[in-house]
Amino acid sequence: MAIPNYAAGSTLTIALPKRFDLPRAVCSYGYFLLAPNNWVSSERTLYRPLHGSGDRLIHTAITVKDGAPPRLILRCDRRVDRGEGRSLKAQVSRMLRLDESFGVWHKLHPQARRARFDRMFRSPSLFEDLIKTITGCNVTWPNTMRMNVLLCEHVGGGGFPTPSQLARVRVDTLKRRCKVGYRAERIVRAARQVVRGELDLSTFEDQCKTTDQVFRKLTGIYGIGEYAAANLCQLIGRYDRLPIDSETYRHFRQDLDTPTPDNPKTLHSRIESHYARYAPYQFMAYWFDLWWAYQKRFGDARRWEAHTHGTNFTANRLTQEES
DNA sequence: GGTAGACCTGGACGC
DNA sequence: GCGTCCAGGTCTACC
Repeated sequence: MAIPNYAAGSTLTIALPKRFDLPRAVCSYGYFLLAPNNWVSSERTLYRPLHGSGDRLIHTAITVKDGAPPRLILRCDRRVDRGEGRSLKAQVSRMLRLDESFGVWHKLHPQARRARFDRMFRSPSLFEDLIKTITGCNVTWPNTMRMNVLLCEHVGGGGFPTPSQLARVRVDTLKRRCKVGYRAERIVRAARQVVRGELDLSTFEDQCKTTDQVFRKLTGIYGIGEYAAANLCQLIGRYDRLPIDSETYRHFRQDLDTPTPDNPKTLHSRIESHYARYAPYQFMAYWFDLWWAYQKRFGDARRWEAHTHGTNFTANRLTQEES
């Protein structure tokens, strides 16, 4: 692939909320380590191909230009028109949650306010978050990273595959080329439903619905169970559901030094009541604890990059590092 | 409604 | 080198 020439393309600027911190916003959730995201810590820049008009791929370099006020700079490797520019800005705003307000969260959790922990990284589209969530289930983190690299390489042409690109792939081909295993059926089925209009992902971002309604609807997607639906809830911006999984159990047992009962139901309700005081931001309080514990072990997240730190996040490493 | 078993893959571990 | 287990789960058949 040719090296993108950012000098040849358009430069877009985005106004930033107060106290915005790009490295903290990017390096706040594991998806920043997944392809096609490429965080270069020494440059404090996120490189990431996005989809423009007609799904053409536009390579972008996202950074902050200091000044009064500071602005987000989005350098593109090609010229973009006004409509395309709006679309790119919207995608970047979604990734960095620039439209969300966290005043209530900061009041609930002063330590998080001091640490500037608020805008957790996500994908430019809910579709990408959905597929990334499926690739994260029942698998080690390095394997999730590999699946995303292969999806971008073999299906997305370097970017993250669009619904139509994935809808065209045969399940067996996806399984063989991208090593996603049984997840291939789930990925292709979701993509085809989106393309056919049977699955309208924009309805999940409808703020009129309750989290319970959104959660139930998400579990109706083939391949999305309780954990994945709760994770998608936070990616949609609803933080009052906890995606409890084996990693939560480990964190609760080790990092919080909490004796855990054998019965999963008892454990679930114990974890939920532990974070209940942060409602409706239970997930953020949980993730703050977990992310803090990861950084204690592996150093400042702002210096993590996929090729250097990606393999740290296996249950085996996490368990060993603790002892 | 509760639960056991299957499902892809690859790393870790024991032998 | 090889076999087994299991990982940031989910689905389905069966009871």
